[in-house]
Amino acid sequence: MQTKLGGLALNIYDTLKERGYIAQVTHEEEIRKLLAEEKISFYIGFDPTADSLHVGHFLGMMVMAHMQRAGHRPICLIGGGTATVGDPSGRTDMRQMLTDEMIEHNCNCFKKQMQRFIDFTDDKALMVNNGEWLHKLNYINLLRDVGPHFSVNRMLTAECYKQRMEKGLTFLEFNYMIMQAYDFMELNHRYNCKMEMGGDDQWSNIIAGVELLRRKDETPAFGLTFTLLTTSEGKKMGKTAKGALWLDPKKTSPYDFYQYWRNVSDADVKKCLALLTFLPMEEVNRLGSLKDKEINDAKKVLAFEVTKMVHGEEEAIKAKEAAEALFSGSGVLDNVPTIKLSSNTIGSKIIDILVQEKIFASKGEGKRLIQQNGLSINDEKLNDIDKILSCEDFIDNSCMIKKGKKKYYRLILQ
RNA sequence: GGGUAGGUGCCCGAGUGGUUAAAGGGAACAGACUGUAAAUCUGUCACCGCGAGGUUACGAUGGUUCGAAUCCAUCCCUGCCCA
Repeated sequence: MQTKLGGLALNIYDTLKERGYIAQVTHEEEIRKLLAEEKISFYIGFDPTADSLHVGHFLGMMVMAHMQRAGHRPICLIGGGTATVGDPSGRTDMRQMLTDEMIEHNCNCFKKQMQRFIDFTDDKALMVNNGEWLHKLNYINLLRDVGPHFSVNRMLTAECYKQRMEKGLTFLEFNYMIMQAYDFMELNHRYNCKMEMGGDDQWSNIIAGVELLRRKDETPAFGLTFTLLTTSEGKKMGKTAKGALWLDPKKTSPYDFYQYWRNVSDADVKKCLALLTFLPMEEVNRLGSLKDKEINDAKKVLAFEVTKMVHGEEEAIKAKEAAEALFSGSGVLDNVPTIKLSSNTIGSKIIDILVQEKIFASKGEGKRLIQQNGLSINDEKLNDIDKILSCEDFIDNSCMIKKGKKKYYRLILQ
């Protein structure tokens, strides 16, 4: 897709750049030219370390989606082979090693989620597992083939290893870069893949592959990294109290997902809109420049758009309605996070019920929260720790619990 | 393999026989203020108990002691130096 702007056709490279995706590139002008003149295959690697993708992956998928729309072919490389090794980039501890069964299970989960964003029909995008070739590698052959093209001295100066020099780096992890470079070479041979993309933390690994292809095969190869999704404070985005912000609705509900984006800081709204939605840049700029209260509108758009992409329009509308009902006090409460209680819980202490329903991690935490005025029932602050849940707390069979400032739960009797 | 420094709560990090559930910082959570923002201020921050108090915890396992994160032994792991 050539985005029109002021009548001029924008190169996809410029689009990516304009939206703020690009962090580093190996050969800027050549890449720009290549992407304009040729439909290429490119790849992004995904490590199947969990059974769901999270927002970090989502950014990569946005890049792939943009590229695919522009006619290029994404290859999702699942690191089934590399996952058994562990990537040292930016890590302080070694990644746990996974069994083959776990990896396969995770791969299947990934593909299901990716299909929402990437069109895999007619080989318009590929998904391959590097276990296919890495498992078969022969040590001697590998050494002879690629060994001469890597300088250990150089590898050690790579940023990703520098940090590891202090904490310790095992040979196993050290090889990650070589395997990743090998992947690029393999994909180049198999699918004429010309470019590797990845998060900016992958820069070292990516240039390793680019250089390997250029040295060994004298094939032009390119690398590009995209901005890491960080907050204006430099922290990784997509972290919640419960851990990562997952794309799997079973792990992170669409409502919680929506709320996450509804609550990003002012400073991050524009960046998120540009990176995580397909809204035209004029709109992104307009929304991003709203000030004070107004920027809440931009956050609503962001939350809705991202939720829509990940969970579908229906779920996005439900999440939006639930949020409006809770925070603006209008509309139906049907889609608010709901907890069903059996009627024999009437007569138990509220605190015990909430601990049982995992709303409080422990009784101590619940008690503290109540003592600090952090719990409301039907909009009334609860200050009695021993309060017993009674029928009178239910209005139309529903009892609203508010934990802290903005976490709501609706109790329903069954 | 030899020498040496270490392994403390979500993270960093103090602590070297009792007054230590363990200083300090960060993160997180709650309250006030707000715009479902940020910043700021206040409070909380192992688990159970209303409380007194109890239970578990300082790499692992044993031991010394009235009493151990702190001492001893063995083991595991990591950094650095030497081979």
